Amino acid sequence: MSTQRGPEATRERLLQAAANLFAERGFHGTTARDIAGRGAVNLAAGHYHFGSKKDLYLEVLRAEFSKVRRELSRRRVIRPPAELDRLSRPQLMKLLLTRTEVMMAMLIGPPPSLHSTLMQREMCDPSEALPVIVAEFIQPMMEELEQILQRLAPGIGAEVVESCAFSMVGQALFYRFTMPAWLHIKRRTSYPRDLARTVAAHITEFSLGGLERLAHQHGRQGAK
Amino acid sequence: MSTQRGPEATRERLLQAAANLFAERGFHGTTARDIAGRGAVNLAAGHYHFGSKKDLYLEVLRAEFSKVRRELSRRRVIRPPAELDRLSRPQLMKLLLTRTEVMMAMLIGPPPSLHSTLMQREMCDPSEALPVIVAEFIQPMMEELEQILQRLAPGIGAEVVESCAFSMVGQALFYRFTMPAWLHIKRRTSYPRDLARTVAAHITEFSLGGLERLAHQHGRQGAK
DNA sequence: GCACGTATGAAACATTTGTTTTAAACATTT
DNA sequence: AAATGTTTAAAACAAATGTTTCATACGTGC
Repeated sequence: MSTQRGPEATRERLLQAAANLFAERGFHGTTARDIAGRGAVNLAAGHYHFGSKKDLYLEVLRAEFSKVRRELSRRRVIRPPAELDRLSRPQLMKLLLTRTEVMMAMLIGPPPSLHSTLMQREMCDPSEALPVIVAEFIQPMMEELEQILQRLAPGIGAEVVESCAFSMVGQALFYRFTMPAWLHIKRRTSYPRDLARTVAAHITEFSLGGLERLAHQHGRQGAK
Repeated sequence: MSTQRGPEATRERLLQAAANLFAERGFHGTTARDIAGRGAVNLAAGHYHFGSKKDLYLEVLRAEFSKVRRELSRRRVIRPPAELDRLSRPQLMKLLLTRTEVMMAMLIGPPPSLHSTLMQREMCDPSEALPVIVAEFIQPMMEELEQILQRLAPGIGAEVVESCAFSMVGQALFYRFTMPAWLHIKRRTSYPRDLARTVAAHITEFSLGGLERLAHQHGRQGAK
C-alpha cells in the first residue's frame, strides 16, 4: 500500500507523509527532503503536485480537517437541535458524557490524533488554515456542546453557557496541550490506556457541578 | 538602554531579543541573524556568549522561568501550608479567586506574558528545558492550588483533588492556548482588557460547583 | 504503434542557515 | 604605558534548504 504506484497514490503518500511530519516536527522543523523520504517519493514531487511547501502544508490541513468533519458526522456528534429537545435530563447527562468521551478520544487517543496535534501547532503559529480548523472542528463541537448545556440549565444566558462550554473544552484540551508536562510529572512515557474515559467522566461530573452552581447564581441574580 | 555598552549589557540584550523572538516565532522559526539584528549585536556575539543557538535557547528559558519563580514568590502565590489552615471557608474561596486572577493575568495579560508563550511552544516541542518549566512554574501553581481545593472539600481523596486542579488549570490555559481561535471566532484582534478578571471569576465559580458535586459524589461512594 | 500531455527521477541552483575564523577595539593589570 | 585577557566586528565557510531544470518514463488518445 505504501509503495503503490500511479499519480493518485503518489499525491496521497505525499499528503500522508507530510501530515505526519508536520504534526511531529511542525512546519519549520520539517524539510522537503524529510517528506520526500518518508513518502518514498522524489524531492520534486512535492512542488509538482502542490506548488510549494507552504501550499502542501495548507493542503494537508484542509485534507485532515475535512476528514475530521466527516468523522464528527459519522459519530453523530453534530445532531439536529430538535433531536435534543426530546431528551430527558438523565438522557442529556448521558449524552454529555458520551460527547466528552468522543472529544477526549479524539484528543488523546490512544494514539493522540494527528489533527489535534496539527491544531495545537496552529495555535502557536496561526496560518491561513486556522479558519478551516475553526469551521470544521472547533465550531461544530462548541455548538452542540452549548446546546446540551443550554438544555441542562435552561435558566442561564447564552454568554454563561458559552463560558461553560469553554470551561469544558478547556479541561479536555488540557490533556492534549500539556501532555509533555503531565508525562514528566507522572514519570511516564505515554498516557494510561483508559485515561480518555476516566478523564471524560471526571470532566462531565465536574462540569455538571459547575453548571449547576452557575445556574443557581444566575437564577438568583435574575430574580432580584 | 537598548544601546548600552559593555559585555554585561550585550549579553542581556541578546537574551532579551532571543526571548522575544523565540516566543514570537519559535526555535526553528528564529534565525541567529534575526536575534543579532533585534538585539543590535553582532552575529558572532551569540556564539561567543552562549556557545550555540540551542544553548542560547536553553539559557533564555532558564532565565525567563527563574524570573517567573521570583514573581510567584513576590505575589505570595507560594505560601506555607500552615497559613491556609487558619483561613475560614469564605476566606479560602476569596483566596481561590485571587489565585485564579493571578494565574489568568500571567497567562493572558494584557499583554500575554513571554513565559506562557514559551511554555506553550515547549508543549509542542519539548526540550531539555521542560523540567525547568515544570519545577519553576507548573508545580508551584499546582501544589498550592491542590492545597486550597483540599481544604475546601476535606472529604475527597488526593487523586480527585488533583483532577480538579487540572480542571481549573485547564480552564485557565484554554484562553492562552487557543487564543488565535478565540480571536477568530469573536472577530477581534486582541483580548478585551478585563477578560482576565472576568474569566477568573467564572472559572472560580464553575470550579467551586464542580468541587462541590465531586465532594458529594465521593462522600456517597465512601459511605456505601 | 505513435504522438502527446502527464508524472517521475536525478541533478543543479540560488539562498539561507548555524557556525567559525581572524583581526581590531576595549578594558584591566602590572 | 605596555602587556594581557576579554569583547566586538566583519567576513568567510560548509552544510542544509526550498525551488527549478531537464531528461526520461509512463499512460492514453488517435
